[in-house]
Amino acid sequence: MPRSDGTARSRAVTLRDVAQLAGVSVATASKALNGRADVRPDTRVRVEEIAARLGFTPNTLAQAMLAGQTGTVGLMTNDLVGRFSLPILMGAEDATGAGRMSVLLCDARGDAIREQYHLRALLGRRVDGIIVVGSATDPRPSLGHHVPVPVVYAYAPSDDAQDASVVADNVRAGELAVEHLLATGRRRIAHISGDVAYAAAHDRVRGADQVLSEAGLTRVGPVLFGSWTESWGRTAAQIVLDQGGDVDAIVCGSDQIARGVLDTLRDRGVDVPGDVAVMGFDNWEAMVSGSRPSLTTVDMQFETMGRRAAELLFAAIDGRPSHGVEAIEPRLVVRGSTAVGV
Amino acid sequence: MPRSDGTARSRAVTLRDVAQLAGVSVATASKALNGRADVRPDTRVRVEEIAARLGFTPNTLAQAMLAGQTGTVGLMTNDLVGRFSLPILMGAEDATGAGRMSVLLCDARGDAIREQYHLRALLGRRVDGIIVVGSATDPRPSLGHHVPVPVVYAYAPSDDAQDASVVADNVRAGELAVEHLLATGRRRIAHISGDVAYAAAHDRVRGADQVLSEAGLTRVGPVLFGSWTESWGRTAAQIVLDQGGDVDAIVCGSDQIARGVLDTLRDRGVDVPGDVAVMGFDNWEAMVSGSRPSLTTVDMQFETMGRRAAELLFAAIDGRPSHGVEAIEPRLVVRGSTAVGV
DNA sequence: AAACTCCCCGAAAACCTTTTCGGAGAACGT
DNA sequence: ACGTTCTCCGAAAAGGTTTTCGGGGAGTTT
Repeated sequence: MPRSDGTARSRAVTLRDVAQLAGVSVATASKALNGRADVRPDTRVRVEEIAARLGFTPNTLAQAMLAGQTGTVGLMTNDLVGRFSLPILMGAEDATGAGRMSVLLCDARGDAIREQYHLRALLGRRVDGIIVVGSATDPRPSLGHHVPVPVVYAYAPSDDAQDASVVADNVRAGELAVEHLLATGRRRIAHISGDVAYAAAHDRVRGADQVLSEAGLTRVGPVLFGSWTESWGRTAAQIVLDQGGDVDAIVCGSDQIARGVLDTLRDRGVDVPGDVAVMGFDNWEAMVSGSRPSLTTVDMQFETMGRRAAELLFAAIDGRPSHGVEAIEPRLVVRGSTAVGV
Repeated sequence: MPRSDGTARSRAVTLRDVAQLAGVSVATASKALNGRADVRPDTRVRVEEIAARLGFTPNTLAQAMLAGQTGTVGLMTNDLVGRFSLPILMGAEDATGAGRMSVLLCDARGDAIREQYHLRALLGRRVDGIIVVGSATDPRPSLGHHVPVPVVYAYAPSDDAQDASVVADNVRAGELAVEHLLATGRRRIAHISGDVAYAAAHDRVRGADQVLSEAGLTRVGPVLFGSWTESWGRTAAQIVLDQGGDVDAIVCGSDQIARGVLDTLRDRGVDVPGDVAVMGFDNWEAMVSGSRPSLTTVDMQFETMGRRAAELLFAAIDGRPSHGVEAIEPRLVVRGSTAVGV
């Protein structure tokens, strides 16, 4: 097989090649390269030199067959295009990379058939474990217990309580948002949410309302559900203003919605944060930093989620499995849209 | 090792297990399952049934060691967080998934040391080929010719002409933008670009200016370089308006910049697209669909780029290597910000 | 009945590495 | 000189699968 430089692509250099050239057996070569005892110093350096010269790279596959561990984990996502899979994937890649694990990536695109197909592919490659990243925060069907390796679910929890899942704490995120608004002196708070079909939307509302009622307050007007778009944010903000409730803060279901809300407020001559404070969720860099004013938001810590999922997976591989759902603590990020005097 | 359901995690079921239970040799079992000849029909179904019952999954690693092909490609990215790696990765994943290839993902984060480390890891796993996704459109150092498997570079071309690279055609994108503006009757066109350090910015300017001069026109004012942000777009638009050049169209270096430009035009009471047409590049969904009006842009076809890179890699693996840089044709996406009468 | 053909199956090698165990040779003590 | 202890190295097996080749048995022909 020709190489890009025109020379024939030779098969990969093997330990046998090294041993032969060094005039020793493969066993000795192996011991020399792995720092085992029972090798004379000069023999060791000779082998090492030849290995380096030949560019010898041990065949991980062969090692894996011996060890019964491949040092590989499967990462099955269902929504690569979405904004959420990526940071999770980064966190997981980060955690695995540090521990000399490799990541086999596959995207099922929310299709159960494809998921089954990829699952078999991963198992065929003898992955040591699998992380499944869902496409929404709603529980998703478990892969089942017949899977012979540990599985950790991220973002979307498994519907089986025996499985281990890592999710975003949307209730807590809602709490953080309202706690912050109250702390900055807001009292008349409206809530513009996203798609009514998403559990995340309801969880955030629940957390927000909870803190409100603990403070002896009630939300201004009903929660407005729509879609996760700027356009909906603009429309909903008009509704809020037109119902004339004398609002001094608006919690928005996402940064995108918040952007739309800011647009309408600006058009109507409402000062942010002077007259009304606005908050989003997600801490989507491009959204929050580009807005006028910059947007206070709650970061759901997806990267931490991915790292945590990887940690739980490693623990399970190591014989210490976990069960149930673990929530990641979100983080408040204060910017101009709520900061009085900025 | 305990399983999530409490039972001991047994080692994976092997072909020998199947053969034993079926009362045949492993050789026969292999032939039966792989549809080879020389197996009596009833023997074949018996083996198949037992394999299914045991949930037998052939060990791809063992197969790979025989075949010398692992059916795995490495995908080395340098900027997972960026917007560009992801669609490329999707396209590549898409292309490989269809051909029963698996993707080993690793992120070098632009660090040469980490890149070297991951390269060794990939080679140790005997990947059949590697796709390297750069973090900018500027040429990047080649992995070198000592790599024993084919390599294809995506987004950022290799600095070695012998390597195969797939890149975005930013010059053509600039041409498309101005061609469209001219076709819709614009004549006085300004250009607000992004970070002056990026080759992509200059390429787009070159394409745009080229078409302008072919039409006997010249750009209005100098190209304004700044950063790839909305904030810069707002600032630059003020500059353009203040220099009073009677502009009827603004080409923006990215969708984000275009968003900022739209903001300023709106503040100044300039009608888009009535008075001034605005265009961006990238077709970043969240940016173009949320803007008022929706944003005409040029899609760089990153997903196609990823797919194409995978195709070239497969061809190279197959003994048909390619050399040099291949550019992906961008695609004009017309929306409200340039559409007269919308 | 002997020879031949055909169908099915199993033994063994190959892929590459690691580990165990035993053996060869040298150095040492008596 | 002989036995003992070390030091260093190699043979072999293991891991799971595929492929080749040879052999055994049954059926068919002369």
